[in-house]
Amino acid sequence: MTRTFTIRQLTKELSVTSRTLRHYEDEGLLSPERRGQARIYHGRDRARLTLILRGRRVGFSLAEIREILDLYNAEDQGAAQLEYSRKKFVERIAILEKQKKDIDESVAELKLAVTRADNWLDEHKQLTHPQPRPKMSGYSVMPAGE
Amino acid sequence: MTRTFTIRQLTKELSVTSRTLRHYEDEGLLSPERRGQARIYHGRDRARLTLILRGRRVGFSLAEIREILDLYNAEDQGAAQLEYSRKKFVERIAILEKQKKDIDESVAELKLAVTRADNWLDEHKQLTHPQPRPKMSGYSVMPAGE
DNA sequence: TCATTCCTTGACGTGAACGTAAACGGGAGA
DNA sequence: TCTCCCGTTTACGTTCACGTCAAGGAATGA
Repeated sequence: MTRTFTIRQLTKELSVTSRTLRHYEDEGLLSPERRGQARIYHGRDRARLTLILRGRRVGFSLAEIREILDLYNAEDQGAAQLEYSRKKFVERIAILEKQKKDIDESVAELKLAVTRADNWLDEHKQLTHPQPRPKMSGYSVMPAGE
Repeated sequence: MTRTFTIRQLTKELSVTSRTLRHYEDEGLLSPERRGQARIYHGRDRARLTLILRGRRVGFSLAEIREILDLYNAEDQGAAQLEYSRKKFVERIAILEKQKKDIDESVAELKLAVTRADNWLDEHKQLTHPQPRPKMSGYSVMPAGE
């Protein structure tokens, strides 16, 4: 069950443009098989692509993503290389954890704003909006300690 | 105790360049007081700036950050505007939560890679590295279940 | 007074990540 | 055979977030 994909299939499935896929190929992030000129993407290409897209969503540059992928697919290298990879991975993890903290703080701030908006709207409701707004669930004020 | 800051102070404190601060001003994200030509940043400018920088770290564009800040500092507007702001905030929260999931998945993957590296290194240790690597704490394999 | 330092306003440059034609090939169906 | 449709390469264009001069003003210390 070694499925293959055309470029069009992948673009639709993962909501990217073909230009983007070719760009990633130019950057060395993908290297699909060629049937003549046409690209044939295999399961592992698709897997790599989802990793790339997720990396992009969490704010990595293509260069960073490429580095990670390169380190990832280099289990055949010596102990020195592997130790280096390990170090890089740990660094990345630290960066991501920091980013999570930033996100938590942003979320806390936004939830606070939502709560404030709710309070204001409750106070000043002059029956402008007879429909009850969906009661906020989980938007309690939690001081962003630390 | 209404402290003020010169541009240089802020750049050092928050590790940004003056060009960046002026750029944010051009983009309408900051509007420090002017003493003659010179900029004088107040506490609220500093606060806005930290919000901007955090927004940047979590991947927002300057346009998105500006929108949020604009909605934020608009409690004086009518109920309609406030409801709109609330909606936007809730949307942003959803985006951030999604991003957190992406980060969690990336972290899980990286931790897995670290563990695999550790295992490989333990297996193949030919006394190439007599020093024991710091034992991984918290890098257990946790299936990235949904 | 002079040099240094910090600040200012332009304004052009840059790197990343694609977008957007333009021009061509190849197979499939009418 | 003709026309779509999908795919390809080449190459210039664009947006964002600043970087990097250039040229000048104001204050400060020697």
